[in-house]
Amino acid sequence: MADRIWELLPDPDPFAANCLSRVVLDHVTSKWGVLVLVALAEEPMRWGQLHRYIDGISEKMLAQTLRTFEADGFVLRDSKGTVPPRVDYSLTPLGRELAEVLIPLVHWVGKNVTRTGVADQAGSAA
Amino acid sequence: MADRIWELLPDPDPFAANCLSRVVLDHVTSKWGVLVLVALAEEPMRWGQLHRYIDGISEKMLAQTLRTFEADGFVLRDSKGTVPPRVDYSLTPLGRELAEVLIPLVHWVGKNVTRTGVADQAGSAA
DNA sequence: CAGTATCCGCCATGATACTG
DNA sequence: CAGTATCATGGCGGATACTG
Repeated sequence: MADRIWELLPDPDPFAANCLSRVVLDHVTSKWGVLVLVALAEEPMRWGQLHRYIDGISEKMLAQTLRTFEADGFVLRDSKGTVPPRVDYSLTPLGRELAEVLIPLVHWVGKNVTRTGVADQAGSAA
Repeated sequence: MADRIWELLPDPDPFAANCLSRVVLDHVTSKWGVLVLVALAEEPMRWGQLHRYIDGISEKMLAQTLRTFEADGFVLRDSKGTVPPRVDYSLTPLGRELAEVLIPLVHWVGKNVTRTGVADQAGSAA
């Protein structure tokens, strides 16, 4: 057993520059990437619902993030083609797998933020 | 049981703007954050070693990322105070907990990058 | 070796206005 | 409602030079 499983694979070593996995990692860790994926993991949502759910995201960034993830195969866009428009967003099976490893991250941060230096600074600043 | 555990907690809901957990999440998902934490989870490293290990990172960004994580309480900086200088970086117990949830993410991406749209585009572009 | 200091480009991000 | 188009900006990130 190698310590680093990616040493066994030529391509997907994220520590090597110009590796494709870096691109995916960049998408996921983009400013709103994690929140969008985790939000959709909780439940499929319409555009407006998602927009309200993720407080602070701009329309442009929501659209951009969703289109990136759609191209990546993580998000499914289902337009009903009605008037007024209704579009549902959900995770693909691939996206659900990804969200599966993202949820523990979000949970951990939420539960442990008070143990971090960020909390100290905010406390002393107040 | 609530679907969203953060609904039970007033502060650490990452879907609310100006939540502290957003700050931590931003640090972790900063351009080099995940790679630095996962690298140090594999083994403690000296500055130069880390610089070579994470291919493509600039000196500025390595320093900046390390200082951020040090302030957050994720990374321990151990300067030997010798000449020539020797500085060892390692994860704190808190940082190790965080890395614990990051490693599955990096592994998943590495293993499944070929199933994503990123791989398709790279394939058709070549 | 392990950084810091400085300069700078540029693109990610955001605000606004508009549309089918 | 669900976006797109356009414009503006600032700060993220990189390159380089320098230092103890």
